[in-house]
Formats: sequence, structure tokens, C-alpha cells
Amino acid sequence: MLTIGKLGEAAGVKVPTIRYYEQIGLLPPPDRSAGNQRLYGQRARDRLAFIRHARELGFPLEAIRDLLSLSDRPDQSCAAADSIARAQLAATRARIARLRALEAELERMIGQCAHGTISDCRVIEVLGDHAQCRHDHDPAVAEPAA
Amino acid sequence: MLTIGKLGEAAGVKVPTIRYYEQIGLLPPPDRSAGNQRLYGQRARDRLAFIRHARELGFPLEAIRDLLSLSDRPDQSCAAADSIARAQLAATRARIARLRALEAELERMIGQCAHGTISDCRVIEVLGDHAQCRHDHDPAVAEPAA
DNA sequence: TCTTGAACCTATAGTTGCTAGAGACATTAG
DNA sequence: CTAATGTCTCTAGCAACTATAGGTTCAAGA
Ligand SMILES: [Zn+2]
Ligand SMILES: [Zn+2]
Ligand SMILES: [Zn+2]
Ligand SMILES: [Zn+2]
Repeated sequence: MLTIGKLGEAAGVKVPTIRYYEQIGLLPPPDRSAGNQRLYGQRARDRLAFIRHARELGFPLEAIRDLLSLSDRPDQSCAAADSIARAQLAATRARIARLRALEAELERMIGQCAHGTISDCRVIEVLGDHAQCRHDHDPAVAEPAA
Repeated sequence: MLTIGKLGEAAGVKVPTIRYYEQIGLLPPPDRSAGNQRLYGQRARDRLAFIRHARELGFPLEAIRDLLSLSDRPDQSCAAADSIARAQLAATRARIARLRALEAELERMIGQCAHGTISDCRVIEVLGDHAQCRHDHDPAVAEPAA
């Protein structure tokens, strides 16, 4: 049996994150020691590793919740799981495409700047004049800040 | 003079977002009508367009704040502005690289699945077994959920 | 056995960049 | 003049954690 700290170390997940996952029902409430401390077994370790890996691949927690409940029914068709994964792939590709457009514009404006004063700075100028841009203009698709 | 709704329309920014930018000090408090409604002029419009464009390019609001205060000092060197832009470019490239690794793994696992039952599903299997992955293992670099 | 220090507990608030709602006031078109 | 739309403030919510405060439990050394 592992304490929460050991579990976190084993799975590469921070302790508060594990408690958070329990709170939102992604991990079941574990057994407790006589002194009320959480104790985890192999099952919890596997489940947490699954969550961790899915998060690394960018799956939202809600999708992971669905994947976990699917993985508890091994005899059913995996069509639902595959379609969640395909949606994640599509989202990933869309983000790559968008980021490439942003990369190109950033490169262009940095490359064109003569590095003089602010009043001549191509970076500032391009940001202020949005007219000839080709990239996405829907704020709902805006990148999360770096 | 524009009301907040007209300004939002003109700049492609939602009304609550404009009020939010004012609240965090990114836009100065505008004049008000006799009935206490916000009225904006050309300056505010330009400033908001600048913010909007920078956000589309993924700059964090804090970076935009710095860029705006730089653009208020036109005689200074643009080195600081350029370095903010270069940092944004670097962050964008890092995200593209990471997303490409994720894309590859998602493609691989989807492509290898025979689409039978969950117990044979390659998607579920790969998520559960994290051992032979090459992608980033630092949760601090994890992708924001799609 | 006692003590110290690390790890653990709960609960709450903060992060980023907005978005949505409630309930009240202002403006404008017909 | 009235009805509809727009605006006001304030509060709370989203994802997915992270951090802090104030307290308890556990393991190891003296
Ligand atoms: Zn420059
Ligand atoms: Zn642009
Ligand atoms: Zn499958
Ligand atoms: Zn992997």
C-alpha cells in the first residue's frame, strides 16, 4: 500500500492533483489508515497512470472520465473509445494548424523589424494594424496564453 | 463617440471582455455619458484593436500590457518589444513541437486499433501503458485541454 | 521513550482570460 | 409614451490545477 506521496512519486503526479482528482470523482476514495491518511493499491496506481498519460496527450478530464468508464466494460465495442481518440486527434491537428499560422506571422514581423525605435518597430506596427492578416479571427479559437 | 456595444462590434471583442480589460487596467476608464454609460473615442478603438490582435497571436495579457506601455514611448528602442515577440515565437514553436509529438502518438494508437472490444483496444491499452513513450513527461508542459 | 521534522489532513482562495447571469437603469424607435 | 434593446454593477462559473493556512500523524534518531 502506498501513501499519497509515494503514489504521486510513482505516477509522476503532484499530491494536490491526486486529491483534486478524487474530489471530482476521477479517482475513487481510497482506504484510509488508522490515522485517516489515504492508502492506495495497485488498482489506483494503474488508474492514475492512465489519467496521467491521457492528460499528457491533451485529453480533457471529461473525455478521460469517459475513457475510464469504457475501460471498465472490457467486452463492449471500442468504437466509443476510438471516437474520443479521433476527436482528440482532430483537435490536436486544428491547434497545430492554427499555431503554424501564428508562427508565420510572428516570424514575419520579427524578421521585418529594423530594430530602431518603437515608432518604427514592425512588431508594434503589425499588432496595431490588423487589416492584412489571414489568421483566424474568431476569439473563441484563440490560443490559451503561453 | 462609441458606446461599448459599438466599440465591441468595431473591434470584434465582446462587451464583457471590454469591461474586463478595463477592470484589469488594460484599457483606461473611458468617459461616461450623462446616464453613466461608457463612451469611447478613436484612441480606445486603436488600443483595443491592438490588444485583440496580440491576443489572436497568443500573447498573454501581461505581455500585451508591456507592449502597450512600450508603444506609448515611441522614441525608445524597440529591443524590449522585439524580445517579447521573440519569446512568444519561441513559446509558439515549443507548443507546435509538443503537439506534433502528441499527434504522432494519437495517430499511431488509432491506426493500430483493430476496432474490436475494449479489452483489445489499442487506444485503451496505450493509455494504460506509458512505458515506451517519447513525449514530454513534465506535467507543467501539459497541453491545455482541447 | 521522547522529540523533531517530514508528510499528511481539510478547507479555502488564487491562477488565466474570459463568459454568463441577476436585477436595475438608460436610450432609442415607433 | 411605451416597449425593446442596450447598458450598468456585481457575482459566480469555466478548466485544471496550484498554493496557502492551520492543524494532525507518522517514522526515525537521541
Ligand atoms: Zn522592433
Ligand atoms: Zn494577424
Ligand atoms: Zn479501439
Ligand atoms: Zn505517450
